[in-house]
Amino acid sequence: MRRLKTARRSEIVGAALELAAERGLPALSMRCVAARLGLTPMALYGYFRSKDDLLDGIAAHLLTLLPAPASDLDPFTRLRELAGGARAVAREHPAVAGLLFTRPVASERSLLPAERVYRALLDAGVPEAEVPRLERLLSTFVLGYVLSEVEGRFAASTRLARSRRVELGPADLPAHHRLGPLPHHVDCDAEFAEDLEDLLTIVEAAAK
Amino acid sequence: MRRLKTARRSEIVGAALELAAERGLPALSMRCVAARLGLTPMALYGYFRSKDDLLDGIAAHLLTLLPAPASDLDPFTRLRELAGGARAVAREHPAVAGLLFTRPVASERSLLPAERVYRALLDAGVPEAEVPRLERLLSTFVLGYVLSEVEGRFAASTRLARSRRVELGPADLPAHHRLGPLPHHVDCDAEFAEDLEDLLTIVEAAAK
DNA sequence: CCGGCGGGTCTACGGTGCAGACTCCGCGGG
DNA sequence: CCCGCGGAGTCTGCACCGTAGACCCGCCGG
Repeated sequence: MRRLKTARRSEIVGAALELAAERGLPALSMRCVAARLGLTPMALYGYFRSKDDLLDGIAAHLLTLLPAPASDLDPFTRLRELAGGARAVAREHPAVAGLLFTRPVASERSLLPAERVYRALLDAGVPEAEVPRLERLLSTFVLGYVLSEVEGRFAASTRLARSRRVELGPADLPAHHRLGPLPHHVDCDAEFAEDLEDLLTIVEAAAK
Repeated sequence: MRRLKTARRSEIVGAALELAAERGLPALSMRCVAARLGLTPMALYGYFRSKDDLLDGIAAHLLTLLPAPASDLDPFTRLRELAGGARAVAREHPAVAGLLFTRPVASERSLLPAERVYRALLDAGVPEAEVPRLERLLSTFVLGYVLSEVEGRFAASTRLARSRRVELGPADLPAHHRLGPLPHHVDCDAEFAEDLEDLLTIVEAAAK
């Protein structure tokens, strides 16, 4: 089988998304995806060359869920919408969000989200030479932020900082001590918006 | 075995780092780590509760490799050093860099890197209320950037953008087309430095 | 002497991704 | 009408995985 079938690809990706949401990405296996569809594991190999290929397919699917802001909007509004949309997608599919980092874009369609950011930056007046770098800066931050959020990186460090420290005392962590107890939960909504505004000042400065 | 042994923990982590570097993180197994040390797989379970526990140990080890800039340096210099150090660590251990995102800090020692950033921000004059947010902003960007770099996210998208596009023409990607062909390789050294300077303007602004 | 304990071992179970060879069915052309 | 063929799906089997549970041995304090 050189050429892959396409008919049921999206159906398979959908089943994989469900399973990952229910039992976690590590528990996702070809066997259980197949079982959910009433197929044998080997049937999937007509649609995807390997498990890795299926994971790529999931990542590509996530990219198609990103919003495409109307092009008559203010470019900064569009950037905010793109960032918020990316965050929303990751929060809807937390189990597979990590794939966006680890499975570098495979299909040409994956260029579309970057294209939208390019357009917004150009429309904002950013010089052409700076556009690709700022796109990478913004997408990297957004990706990193939402991944930290869904993987619990922020939550883990605040929990740790609040816990009774046995190994390290205030003398070892003077700044932590001086800042006092952190709030239980970081308000990710507000913080994301604030961070984004700060980053948009960079864009503004580049646009002069 | 309730309490874990500690004597050979770092030796085991070292072997795991070697294996991951040679054959990739997905190929890392308890069996092959044990084999490298001339042990049976089950011997490792005296030192780590599970494979996940071992991966946490690897992530924690990476954190210990981060630099601790001399505290009499200019706070911005310290931030640059911390960021560059993190990038250096990730580039030295590309196969396991992803663990920094997916294995949220486990031990108290993991607070030390954040502590250094806190101190630099405070010394720079950032108000206390803003320090934790800016620390998260900076660390998230740095982590995201180096992960994108070592996982090939940047390289993949530029390669894709340069390739003969069959599915999408210039009409679908006007901004890509207008920006013309990208360079073959992003100069990550220069770009990282530039991005960092841009982010430090945010810190500067917060310090007023 | 002896009991525990830290080090390491062996066996076994249920799971994994996937190669290779196979069966079945619908359909278009001679 | 039959034939062949290609797509869809199946079956078997292999090599490997994480790890539970039982075990063995040498040292060391009482």
